Order: sequence, then structure tokens, then C-alpha cells
Amino acid sequence: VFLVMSAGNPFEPREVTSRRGGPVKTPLSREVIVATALALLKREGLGGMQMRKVAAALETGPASLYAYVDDANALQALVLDRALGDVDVTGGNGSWRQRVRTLLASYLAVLSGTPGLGQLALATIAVGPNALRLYESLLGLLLKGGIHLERASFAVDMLLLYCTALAAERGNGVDPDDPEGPLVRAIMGASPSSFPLIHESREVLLSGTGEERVSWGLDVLINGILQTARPEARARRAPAAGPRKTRKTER
Amino acid sequence: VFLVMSAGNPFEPREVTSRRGGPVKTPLSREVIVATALALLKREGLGGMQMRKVAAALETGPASLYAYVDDANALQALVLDRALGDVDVTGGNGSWRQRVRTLLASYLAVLSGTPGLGQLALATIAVGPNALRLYESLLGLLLKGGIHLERASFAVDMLLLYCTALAAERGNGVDPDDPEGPLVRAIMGASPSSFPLIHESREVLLSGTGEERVSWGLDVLINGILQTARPEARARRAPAAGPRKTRKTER
DNA sequence: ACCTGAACACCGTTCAAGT
DNA sequence: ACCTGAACACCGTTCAAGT
Repeated sequence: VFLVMSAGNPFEPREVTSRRGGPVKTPLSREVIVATALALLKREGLGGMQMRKVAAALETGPASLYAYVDDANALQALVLDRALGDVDVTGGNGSWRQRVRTLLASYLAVLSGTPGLGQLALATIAVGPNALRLYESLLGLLLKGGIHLERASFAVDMLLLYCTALAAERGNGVDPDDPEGPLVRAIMGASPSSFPLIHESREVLLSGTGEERVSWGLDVLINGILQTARPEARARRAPAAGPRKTRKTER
Repeated sequence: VFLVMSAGNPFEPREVTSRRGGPVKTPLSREVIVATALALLKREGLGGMQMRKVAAALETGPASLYAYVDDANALQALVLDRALGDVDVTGGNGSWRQRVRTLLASYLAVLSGTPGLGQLALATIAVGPNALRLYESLLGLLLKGGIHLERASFAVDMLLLYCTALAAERGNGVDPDDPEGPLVRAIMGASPSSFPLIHESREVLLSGTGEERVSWGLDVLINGILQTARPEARARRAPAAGPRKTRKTER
């Protein structure tokens, strides 16, 4: 997970003196802008939180936003992180495996809950405080499960990337449950001569609910992570200068 | 994998009579449009294959494209599928595991090879002939490895989705190897009080090359898939009408 | 000094007018 | 009948002009 957006972290607070004793309209602030952008996203999807739409919702011209937000991309990053605040990072209190699944399910639920958020998460490098909070919790959970730090460090990325991709995929209109969707039509219509396996297996390929697929996918990842050692630095490049510090294996 | 694009499969050939004995300019055709769009994508990324840019490259007005292509989204789907023609779906001739890895590596290489193609793949429901060819081959390979069809059907989706997401992530600018990137900066700058684990583990979190991560990820998936049974229709909803047909377990 | 209207440089798509 | 110029309805971003 964790994608682009020019340079400069937009999460450091900006100094913009709000007009004191201001007029009737709510004074602009980064807070208000991000909040209304998220509200628009929830109501209308990605198209709803465009700079001009957000400005219109706040009853200003689009130029005004640029005093508080660098960019449309920066606004998206801020909105994503605000939305990630709703993720329950505790994982509840079941078994270890259940806690991992619950944590990821919460992340997935948040991303799938508001339209466009999945795509947004996959198109943005998530480095806001709430993204870090999620990262920190999942990392802690994996370590608590006895997974070695070096492996857990790869595993966190993989788990989050998979969930993000699932949400983005859904958000873009894929659901294997919709019998009228293009995916189902393509599989049902696959030519038996060119694609014999797909044709032969079409019923099975389309079986299973979305929930079953997600649930199975998480188990695959957890099982795989538990059993796959991180490649032990086989062909590591020769250290450029000085001996490499031996990493302590903490915890 | 496999995402949106209004309705209607754009892969059925259109009937547009090309002007016979035409003028000096290459006559328009869907083929030419898709080919130049892909060329532009390779050279300039997603921004390069916009309708107006493609039309300009063909020395026409943007309206002309609409005779051969429904839509900007349809053009993207066509370009994606054309690009997928370069995937080597054989998997070479190593061990079974190696063939799965080689096949997926080829898919990943194609997606990563032209800028923007990863994002495009994640934003498009891939149902063109070359997408089906890839799907067919991977499915066959999994079955040949002794994986039960019901499980393989889930596995194909998961493997392709993961690779697509990896490519999209890269395409959006994430690389853990760039010490100046926002990701590295965020982890190195994570506050020790709020994010103790991230702070403590920052060196390890940023270790490992992109290649190592991908390679490990594929092993995790393959191992997980080999060991995780598909949930056996436990809480299946009561059949709406008539008894459900028992699916034959072919192969 | 702060804010923003209006302009700039773009998009995708449509449709009436041309050949 | 086929093709397309020009227009329509949008974008994000900038900057000079206002308060």
C-alpha cells in the first residue's frame, strides 16, 4: 500500500491566521475543508470531492482552498487519513488469528464503506497519523503472534496492500455476485475452443460470495505468512562502506 | 482483479467502413487508435493517452475517435488488453512452483514496464481476450499442480489481484528503496511516543529490496493457497427455489 | 495582508454542419 | 453516409486585482 503525491508531507499544520471576529460564514480552515470534502466523498463518491465542488459547498471560489491545502492530491491524502480514523485498530479480543482478521476487516469495512475511498487509498501514499496508527497496531499484533520482526515488516505491507486492492476493486464496480456485470458476462461467454478451462469451469468460477472470497483470502495470507521465511539475505550486495551493523532482533 | 467500465463489452469488432481509396492520412480504425494510444501510454504515461492527445497524434479532431471507440474508458480497456498480449503465459519449464512464479512475474513485468499500466489494470475490468488467455493459463497451471478447481478459482483471482496491486502501487510512486520518498520519510520521522514499534523497527521496516518483497509475497501466496481449504459452504443461504444442483468436481 | 474573481490551460463528449 | 469543427460543460491552478 502507500502511494504517490508530489513531495512534502501535508500533515504538518499550516499557519493560516483565521480572520478574527469573522463574517457570518464559517471561517475557512484546513479542518473544515477536509471535513466537508469527506462528507462530499461519502455522499457522491470521488467526483464529489473535487476542488471546485468542495469550494462551492463552502460557498467560496476554488482559489480559496489553496491557502490551506497544497493541492488536490494533498486534499485526497488528508481526506483518506481522516477516514482512516474510523478504523478499529484493536482487533477485538478473540484468538490471535481472529484479532488479525477483525483488524483487517475493520480496515476493509472503512474503505468499502464510503464510495471511492478504496481507489483513493490505492492512489495515495498513506503516511498520515491514522495510517501510521493502523500500521503500528497491525505490526504489534503480528509480533505478538510470535512472528519475527523481519518477516512481520513484509507481512504488514502485504496484508494492507491486499485489503486496499480488494476495496479498490469493489469500488471500481467488480462484484462476482452481480449476474449482469461484465465479468460474469465475459466468463459465461468465453469461447469453449479458445478458453476451454474457463468455459468448462464457468459455474465454479462464479461461485462463492464476496464474503467467502475475502475470508478465504485472509486465511491464505495468514497461513502463508506464518509459514514462509523471509529470504535470508542471500545475494545481498556488497556493503558500500564499513561493515553492516548487525541488526538486533528485538522483542 | 478485473474492474469497471460502464456496460457493453468493447471487444466486439465495430462495423465502420473505412473510406476506400482514402486520402493520404492513414485511415482511422480501432486498431490504429488503440495502437497509438498504447504507444503514447508507453512514452508519456496515463496523461499521454487522453482522447484529445490520441486524436492529435492521429491528426484528427477528438470527435473522430468516437466512431471507433465508445468512450475513454473503453479505449483504456482496449489498450490494457493489447498490452496484456505481451504476457508470456507459458510459465517456462521449471518446477511447478517456478512456473507459477514465472507466469506471474511476466504479468508483473508487463504491467510495470509501461507507466500507468498498473493503475489502468486496477481501474479496468479486464475481460478482453488477452486477459482471458492469462486467466486460462494460470487456472490450468494451478489445476495441473493438483489444486482442486474450487480452490483454484479463488486462487487465480487472488494471485492476479495481488500482482496488479503491486504494479499499481509502484506506478503511483511507492518504492521502499528511495530514501527521499515520503514513505521512508514518514517511517523515519514517526514519533517514538505515538508509534514506538515503528520507530524502534524503522531500520528493519525499510530493509529489503523491492525484488525481495515481491518474491516473498509470491511464496506467501503460493504456500497459503496450497494449505488453505476453501470454506466448505458452511452457512449457505437456504436455496431460494428447488434443490441446488450438486456441482460436479471435474478434473 | 489576506482573500478571491476571473482567467488560463486544459479535459471528455456531443451535435450540427459540412463533404 | 461518413466525418469533424466548434461548442458545451466541465476540470485544477494561478495571479492580478480588490478589500
